[in-house]
Amino acid sequence: MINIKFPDNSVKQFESGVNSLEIANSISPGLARKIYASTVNGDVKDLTRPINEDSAVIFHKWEDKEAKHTFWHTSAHLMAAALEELYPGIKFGIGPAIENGFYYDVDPGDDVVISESDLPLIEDKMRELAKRNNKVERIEISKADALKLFAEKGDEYKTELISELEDGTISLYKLGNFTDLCRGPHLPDTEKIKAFKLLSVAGAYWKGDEKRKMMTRIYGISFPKQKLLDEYLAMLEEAKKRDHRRIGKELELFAFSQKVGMGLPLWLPRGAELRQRLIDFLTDELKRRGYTIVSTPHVGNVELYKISGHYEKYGADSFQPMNTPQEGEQFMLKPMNCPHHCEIYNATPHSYKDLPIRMAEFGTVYRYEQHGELHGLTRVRSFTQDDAHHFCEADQLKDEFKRIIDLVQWVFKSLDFNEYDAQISLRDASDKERYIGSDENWEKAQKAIIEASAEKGLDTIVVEGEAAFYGPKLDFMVRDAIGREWQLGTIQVDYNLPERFDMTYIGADNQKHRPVLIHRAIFGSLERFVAVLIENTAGKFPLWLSPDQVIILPISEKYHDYSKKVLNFLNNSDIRTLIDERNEKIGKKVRDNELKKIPYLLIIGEKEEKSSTVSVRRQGEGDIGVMKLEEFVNFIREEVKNEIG
RNA sequence: GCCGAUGUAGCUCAGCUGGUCAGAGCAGCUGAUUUGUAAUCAGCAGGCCGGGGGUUCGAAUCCCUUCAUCGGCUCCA
Repeated sequence: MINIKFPDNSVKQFESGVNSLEIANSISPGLARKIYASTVNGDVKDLTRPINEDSAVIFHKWEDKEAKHTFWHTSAHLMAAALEELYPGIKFGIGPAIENGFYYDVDPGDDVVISESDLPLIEDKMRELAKRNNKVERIEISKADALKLFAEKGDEYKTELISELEDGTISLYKLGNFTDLCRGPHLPDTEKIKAFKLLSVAGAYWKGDEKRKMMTRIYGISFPKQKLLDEYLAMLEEAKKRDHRRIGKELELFAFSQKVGMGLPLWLPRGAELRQRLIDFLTDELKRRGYTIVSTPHVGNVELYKISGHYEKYGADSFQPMNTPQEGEQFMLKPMNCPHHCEIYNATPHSYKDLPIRMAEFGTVYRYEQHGELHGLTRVRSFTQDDAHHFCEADQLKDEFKRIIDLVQWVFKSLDFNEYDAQISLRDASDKERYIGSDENWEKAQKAIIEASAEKGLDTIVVEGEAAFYGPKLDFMVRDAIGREWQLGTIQVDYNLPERFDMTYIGADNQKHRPVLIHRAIFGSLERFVAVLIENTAGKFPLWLSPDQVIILPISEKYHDYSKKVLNFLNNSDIRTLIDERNEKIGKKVRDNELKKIPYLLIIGEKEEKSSTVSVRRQGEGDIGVMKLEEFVNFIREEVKNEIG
C-alpha cells in the first residue's frame, strides 16, 4: 500500500500501481470526468501513469494550465495522426501545446503543399479518429530502438531529436496507428477532445534556424466542449475588431502609402494630434523630473556609427549609406539616437557635480526592417522613440533606475494602462566572454536593476542570457489584440558607448572617470505605443481626441457613425475653446502645484445602453455620471468656471 | 529574406468552371423630411478589377512576373 497526499493535506491509502484516474474515481466519478492530468510529486503526468510510491497528487481540471497543456498536446497528436493518414510519407518535426492551442511542424514532402483550404479535410479526419475513441499508450524504449524505429520510417527529424536525447529518457506515445516521440503527458484517450478548429498554416524553420529546411506549421485549438470553442472563436473575432490597423483606418488616424514606401507611417490629422498630445504630455513631465531636451539631425556621418559599433553590427540591415557630392563622404539615416547624444555629452566638459545628466529627445529613427516583419504601427521602418540617455556615476545607477521605473509607472498609470509585464534581462553567467564590461560592473548593474525594481514594487520576470552584449536591461512588454507580445519601454545599462566615445567626467579626486550610460524609453516608440494604446482601450472607451485627453470611440461597428456624430457635436461646441482658456488661465499654477492636467474621459454608450447619452468619468476619480451631450457641455462649462473663477 | 494566402469603388465585400461581370451595402454629393435613442425618402457621382507581360477571337476571371497586404518563421539597436 502507498500513501497519497492531496492538496488539502489529507492522506489516503491505495494499492501500489494505482493511477491518478483511479484515485480520482474513488473520490467521485464526477471528479474523474473533469480532470485531464495530474501532478505527481511535482511533475505533470498522464492520468494513467501507475504510481508506485508515497506521493503528493494534484488533479488538474480544465481551468489549470497543466490540463489545457495536456489536452492540446494530445490534440496535436490527433492532428498528426490525421495528417499521417491523409498524407502518406509525411514527416514530423515537433508538435507542442502553446499558450492558446497547439501546432505541429510537418514536412509533407517536396511536391506537396498543405494550405489553409486543406484544413477542413484534416479536421474531418481528426473528427473521425477522435470518434474511434483511441486510447493513448505510453511506451518506453531504449535510445537505440527508438533510433531504429524512426530511421525505418525515414523520419530524419525525429531521429535527429532522438540522437540529442539521453538514453533511458525516451518515451513514445501511440495514438491509433500513429506513434510519436514524446515526453508527454497525454490524455488517456481522445474521447474528451470534442471540439477543435485548425486555425492557420505557416512556414517555420526546422529548429528555428534560418539556414535549415522550412517546414509547414499547422496551428489549431481544441476544447472539451463545443460551446467553449465557439466562445473562443467569437473572442478572436472581437479581438480582431480592436486591431489598431483597422481602427487606425476607420478613425483616420494614420495610413500607409505604397508610393511613400512600405513601413513608413503617415500620420493623418487626427492621429498626428494624438501623437503630439503624447509628446506634450511626456515632455512636461520630463522637465519636471530633471531632464534636458535635446535635438539631433536625422542623418549622421557613417563614421559616427563606425565609432559606436552600430555600423558593424547593424549596417547591413540599415538604410544604406548615401553619397554626397563630396568624394568619399557618406551619411546614413540615423538608426538610433545614442551616438548623437554621446557627442552632445562630449561637446562640453563635465564634473561629477553635473551628474547625473538626463538627456531626452523625441528622435525619429530609420531602420530597414525585413519585408516580412512589417506590421501596422508596431513594426515600421521609421519611428519616433521617446528616447533619453542618463549619464551617471556607477554609484548613481540604482537611484537613476528607480527614477526611471517611477516615471514609467507614472506614465502608464496616467494613461490608464495597466496590463504590462516587466522583464529583467541578465547576462549568461556561464558565457561571460560574450559581454563587454568588467565583471564588477556587471554585478553592480544587475544588482541595481533587481533591487530598484523590487523597491519600486515592480513585478518582474528575470531571464538570464537575454541581456544585450553591452549591458543588462529592464523591458516593459504588452500584448496586442491578437495576443502578440511587443516591447514598449526599455531601460538598458551600457558600458560600451562610454568607452567607444571616450566619455569622461572629472571626479572629486580631480581625476578623469568614465560615466555609466543608461538608455531609456518609456513609450518605446510613439508608433508602437499608439498602436498598443488603441488596442488596450478600444472596446472599453470610444476613441477620440477630447480637448485635453485621449478619448476612445466605441469599437462596436454599429456605433462608429454615432461616435463620429458625437465627435462632430463636441468639436462644434465651445468646449474646446473653453478648456483651452482654462488651461491658459491656470497653466502656470498647474505647473507649480503639480496638478495633473488630465480632465475628462468620455465613454460613449456601449452596446446595451441604447442611448445618445455619454457617461463621463474624470481620470483617477471614476464615473461622474451619465448625461446627454448638451448636459455634458454645460457640465464642462460649470467645471471650468469653478476652476478658473 | 523564407513558407502559405490575399489584392475588385473611400470602407466591407459579391462577381463559380473566361463571352452584358464592372455590381451591392455603408460613406460622399444634391434635394425633400425635422420624426428622441447610429442608420427617413429620392436621385447623383465613384473603379483601367494592385502594376507589367503572356495565353485567347475574347480575361477581373487562366499562366508568368513584380509590388503591397495578411498569418507565421527568422530577425528585432
